[in-house]
Amino acid sequence: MVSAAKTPASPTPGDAKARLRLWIRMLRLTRAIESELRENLRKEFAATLPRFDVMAALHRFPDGMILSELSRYLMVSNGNVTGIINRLVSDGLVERTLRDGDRRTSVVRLTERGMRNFGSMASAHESWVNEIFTSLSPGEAERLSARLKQTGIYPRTAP
Amino acid sequence: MVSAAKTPASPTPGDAKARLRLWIRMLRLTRAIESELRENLRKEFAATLPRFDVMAALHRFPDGMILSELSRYLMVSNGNVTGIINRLVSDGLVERTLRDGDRRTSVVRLTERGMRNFGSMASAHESWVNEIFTSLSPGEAERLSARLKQTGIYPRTAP
DNA sequence: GGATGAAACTTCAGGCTTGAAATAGTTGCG
DNA sequence: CGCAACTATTTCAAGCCTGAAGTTTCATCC
Repeated sequence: MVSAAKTPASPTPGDAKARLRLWIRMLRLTRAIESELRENLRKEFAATLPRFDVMAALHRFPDGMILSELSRYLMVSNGNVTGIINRLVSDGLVERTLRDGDRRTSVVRLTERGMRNFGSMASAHESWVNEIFTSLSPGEAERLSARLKQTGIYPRTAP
Repeated sequence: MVSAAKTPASPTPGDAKARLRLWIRMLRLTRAIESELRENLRKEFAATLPRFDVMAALHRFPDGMILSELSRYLMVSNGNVTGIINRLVSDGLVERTLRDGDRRTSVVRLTERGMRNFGSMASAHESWVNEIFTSLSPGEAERLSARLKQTGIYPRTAP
């Protein structure tokens, strides 16, 4: 066994365990929250989380994005984005427009209807999240965000 | 309306934004880490994350679990567990045994081969996680875990 | 101009995931 | 006993997701 007592400075197997516990807690918490948000979206808006994510991205970039920007931003594969966008287009929430310069790409953006639709989902979504995290003060939420930033893997928050 | 200026103690729209930012950061970080772990599992063990999760649960309960215990523990649907278990069984990593008392249920557990297989994956997994979180000291990892516990949604860590 | 390679996108197989519906077994109660 | 309610599980359609393979278009270099 490890001399489980007093070697404060050098890395030990116990360090890995502490980090593993953090990861497992984070994963379970994230899944629980995602599951609640998904259920709410489904019941109140007949929407799904991936659709919401795509629409949120397009709302953030009102001039439109090309598909590969979208897939980089959302950290999902190209083929995945194609499918979600196709469904959103056939529901009239997103439109594709050809670009002058480059015939390989098409720009996607929210339609008028897509914007209204997203608007109502977004405010409900914000209040669900606020509800879920009420037991964390806003200050604590900020501090936690900052801590999570220090983790080496930096998913890009902006384009 | 709310006198949007100087009421430091009562909840304001800004509080919701801080919590939303935390949620978005957490979600993106979790996805980035999941994506790296999935890639590693695929490349080094030809395994997937859901299979790993199921095997981890079964490793934790060596006497076996019935499917509904498993799905509660993993926070996924019943139908989902059925499919994953079927694939693990046909790969010889998990076995189903009938129970005496109740003919509705069957107990699943790791086979000998499943245990060896999981053992090697688990230690690699632990070191990947340790690697990802190196920039967080073990103490900080503990503190973060503790903070995340305060969030109202308590996914059960034990049965 | 033509070859070569890179980029954007689509298609596909295989697996994951959910929620709903169907099946089968168990339990409790009058 | 008979049967209603409950529990455990499976099946299914629809959508999500990845990685790999294929198509079309663009850019570059000779």
